[in-house]
Amino acid sequence: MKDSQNGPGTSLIDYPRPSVAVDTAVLTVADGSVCVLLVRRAEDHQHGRWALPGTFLRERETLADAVLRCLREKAGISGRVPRQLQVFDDPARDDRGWVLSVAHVDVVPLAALEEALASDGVRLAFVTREPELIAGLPYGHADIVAKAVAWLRAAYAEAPDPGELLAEPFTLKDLRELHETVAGSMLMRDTFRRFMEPKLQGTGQMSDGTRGRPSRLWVRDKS
Amino acid sequence: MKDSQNGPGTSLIDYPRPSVAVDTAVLTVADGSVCVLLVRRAEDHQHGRWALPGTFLRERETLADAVLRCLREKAGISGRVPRQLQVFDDPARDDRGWVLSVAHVDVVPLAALEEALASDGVRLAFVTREPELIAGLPYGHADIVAKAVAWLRAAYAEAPDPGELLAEPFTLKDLRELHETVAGSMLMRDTFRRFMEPKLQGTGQMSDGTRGRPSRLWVRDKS
DNA sequence: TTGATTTAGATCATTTCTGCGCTAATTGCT
DNA sequence: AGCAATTAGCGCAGAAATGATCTAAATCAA
Repeated sequence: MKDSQNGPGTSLIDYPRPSVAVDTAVLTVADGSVCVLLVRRAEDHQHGRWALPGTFLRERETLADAVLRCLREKAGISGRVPRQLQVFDDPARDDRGWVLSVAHVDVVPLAALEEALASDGVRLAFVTREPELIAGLPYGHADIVAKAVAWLRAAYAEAPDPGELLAEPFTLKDLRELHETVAGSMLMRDTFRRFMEPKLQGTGQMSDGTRGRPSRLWVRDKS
Repeated sequence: MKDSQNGPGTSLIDYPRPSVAVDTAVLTVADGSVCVLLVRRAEDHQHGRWALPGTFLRERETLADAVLRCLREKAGISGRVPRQLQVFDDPARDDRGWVLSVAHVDVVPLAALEEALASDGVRLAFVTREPELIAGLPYGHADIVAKAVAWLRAAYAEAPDPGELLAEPFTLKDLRELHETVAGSMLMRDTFRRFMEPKLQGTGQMSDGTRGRPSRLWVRDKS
């Protein structure tokens, strides 16, 4: 790859360089709905508005590291596995200059967010129940949320709780309700069971203390 | 998104910035195999080696524009619809400095490459038949090729010839042979027909001059 | 204690899908 | 002209998946 005509011995790369930012949609499930984490902007630019947590890349920092640092610094949470979604490159996207933003998604269980949510600089937004809030986010963050949710749906259609939102062990009913929340629609009980059971690892245990007949308990397949 | 503590009135963004490059895997089908376009590096760095065409981003240029410019300048071809695959951010990936590379894929029919292939600075590599050539590409380009081919396979499993490789009109047999090449395996004739027919638009015409019984001719659905 | 309610897990009939095989239509060879 | 080879398109039987039904096992309310 790389440039066209650089003089002999050119080791530094003297081309114009964009600022590179990472923006992250932290998704979780709360109250039977998919939620995204927002932070109130502490910076001068768009000060006080709710937005996705984001930061500029530091020297030689990898994108995943920048995402995790940003979540720690701006939201006070510890990220899990940031995944790239897309690079947004609209030159007019940010009026401060030429900025490329690499959108990411990360899935974090609600329990790991509770502490951070005590701060009034951090909140959750219900993705489907608060469409106007999401649509009003600055910097085209609404597109990122949409991409993130689409990614989440695709991931949950493939495997049992790939975001590790459920505490182990769990019943197939727990798992199905989570997947229904993510999918936004009812899932057929038998079809779901037939698809997921072979992808799970059974513990010998049964649920109890719950209403109705006890159910087998499962954990995500570690293999 | 964006930085943490910038002084009042800061409109320029004074953080360290990486060089940003785009690298593109131009895929096509030739000789019944999936191929990727390589160019001989004209630059000092890795001079003369085969590599994917790539370039550094110019001021305020979008990624797609950079890809199309790069294909025009380095390979002498006109790209179609560049799609982002992934950002490669390994700090040690390029020994010239801190470089982020945004990998892209574009699908171009062989006919649109023939002219460029006359040059000895441009060639095709058979993705499956020349594994050692692909594996030996510099800058981790082998990973990009792998991602590009995976993307191509996924796209061709969903829709009839999404890369628009076939000249219209075509028969279902033409289409199936193309999809078999991309998939790298035989596809069941009837299953393929049942899946693709509703996604195609029929012309009233029939193929003729060909061996065997004439077949209906189709075009990709424009709706 | 007893019956209503809830949920789990298995069985079963029905629908849907898959892949084989038959017939039709054409070219090319003798 | 006639036969072999090739390909298209459709019908059909077997396979697989689906969604409903039935029974079992527990809690909760009276």
